[in-house]
Amino acid sequence: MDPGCTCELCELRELFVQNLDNEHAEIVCSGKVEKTFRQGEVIIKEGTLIQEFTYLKSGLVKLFRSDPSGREQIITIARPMDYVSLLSVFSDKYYNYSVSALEDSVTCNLKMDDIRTLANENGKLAFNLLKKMSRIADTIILESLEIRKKHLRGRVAYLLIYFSQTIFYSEEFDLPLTRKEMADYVGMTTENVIRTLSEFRRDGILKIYGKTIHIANMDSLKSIAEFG
Amino acid sequence: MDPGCTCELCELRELFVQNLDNEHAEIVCSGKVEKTFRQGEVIIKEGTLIQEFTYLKSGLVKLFRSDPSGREQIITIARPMDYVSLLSVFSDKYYNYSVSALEDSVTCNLKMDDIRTLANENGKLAFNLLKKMSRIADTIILESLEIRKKHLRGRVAYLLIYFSQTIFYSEEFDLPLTRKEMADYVGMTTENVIRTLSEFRRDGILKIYGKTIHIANMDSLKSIAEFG
DNA sequence: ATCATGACATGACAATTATCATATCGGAGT
DNA sequence: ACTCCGATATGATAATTGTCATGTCATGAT
Repeated sequence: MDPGCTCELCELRELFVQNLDNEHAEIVCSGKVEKTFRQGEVIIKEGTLIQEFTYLKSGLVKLFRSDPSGREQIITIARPMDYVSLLSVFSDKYYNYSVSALEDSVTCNLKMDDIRTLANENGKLAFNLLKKMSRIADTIILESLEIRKKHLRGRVAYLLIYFSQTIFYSEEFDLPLTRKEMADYVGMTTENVIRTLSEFRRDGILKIYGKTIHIANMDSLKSIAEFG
Repeated sequence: MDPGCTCELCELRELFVQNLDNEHAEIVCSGKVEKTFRQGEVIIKEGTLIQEFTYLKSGLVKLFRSDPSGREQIITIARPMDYVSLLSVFSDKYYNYSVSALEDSVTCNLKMDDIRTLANENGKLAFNLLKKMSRIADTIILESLEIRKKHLRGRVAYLLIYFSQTIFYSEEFDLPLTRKEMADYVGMTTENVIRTLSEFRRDGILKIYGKTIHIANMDSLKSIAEFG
């Protein structure tokens, strides 16, 4: 059942290995490569040929696009158990976006050709991929609509709540993004992100120690994210 | 090869029927229902149980979400050959969005359970669905980023070019959206959409006869969309 | 230790966009 | 034909957001 893959905690195992017979699992496992990235390193570069199916084992990454004028737009932040290879991989030849490590990260890379071949032969595998992709695309799109309809204060509040509740499970955490990256994520200016954080601090909603954020009044923050 | 499905020009045929043997194709075809909608009618309602896989045969529809305050956000516009059932269908129980007809439209509806079952058994079918979904999700996300980074004039220009080149293949066309819907699509105010259109008219870029738009200077419009 | 650099921070001001008020136009229904 | 109503249209004004200038702070390189 597990010829070569020794990654016990990896969701890939659940997804792929259990859906494959030994022979096919062996194909996937033998082509598997693990890669380690330090914070800030580029994992995937926009415009590059898609050859691998990349999965995040540990760490935290951002997906983003950069336009000619140099400005970055962050599409989403991915944790382990989210696919990194998502947009485009099954429909395009080249990546439409870049990925870089916000924290030290480890990826597991499978050969895209293997995945394509196997998915074509194995409905269960393909269907599982389909479900995953459906959920992820859904999340990104709805999140983007959610952010778009908020004002600046609401956007920053939304982001802080997201980190607190979805990423770090704590009301105190170290921001994995710079103020500029936060701005790139929610579509506003660096200065305005900073100003908004300062406001929240003045209002007693946050305590800020550099990159460390403590949410002192989660209820206020939530009501600002909701509408304010 | 084609037991019950007589829809010769339907892409569903290509996608489903050719990937299925007679027995399975019969399952899909026998459960098939065609529905007709008049302009303005609701095709899918947000929050509703997902039971059908809905495909647009002819017409034009909008996908949108409405927030509690009543404001609509348009996610995208779908033509025939695009899936209408896209977001959520393979990952959720209930629709996260609504769909309504911008023009008189015809949909082809298959039973979601059939699709699920078949996709699970048939890798080729599932993989085709995967590719389709990957492309569509990709398009929506990139389009949304594209719009977000533009100013009002750029957004309106973008939308007009989109209609001209992607939907109607003509420099003169009838807007399928009201000014308010255009605003909901690109995230701005109705008044500002109108104002911007008027500006374009004053600058000789457009001729406007109610809902009929004639793009008199496509080059200017493109450069405004690019940056302006 | 000093310097350079980039992130963080704040204020003043300019540009962009939304809101409100008001008016006209055109089509649906009687 | 008349009336009503929503869509279109425009201006004045307010609110929001971006830009520019400037300064501090922390950090790593020399």
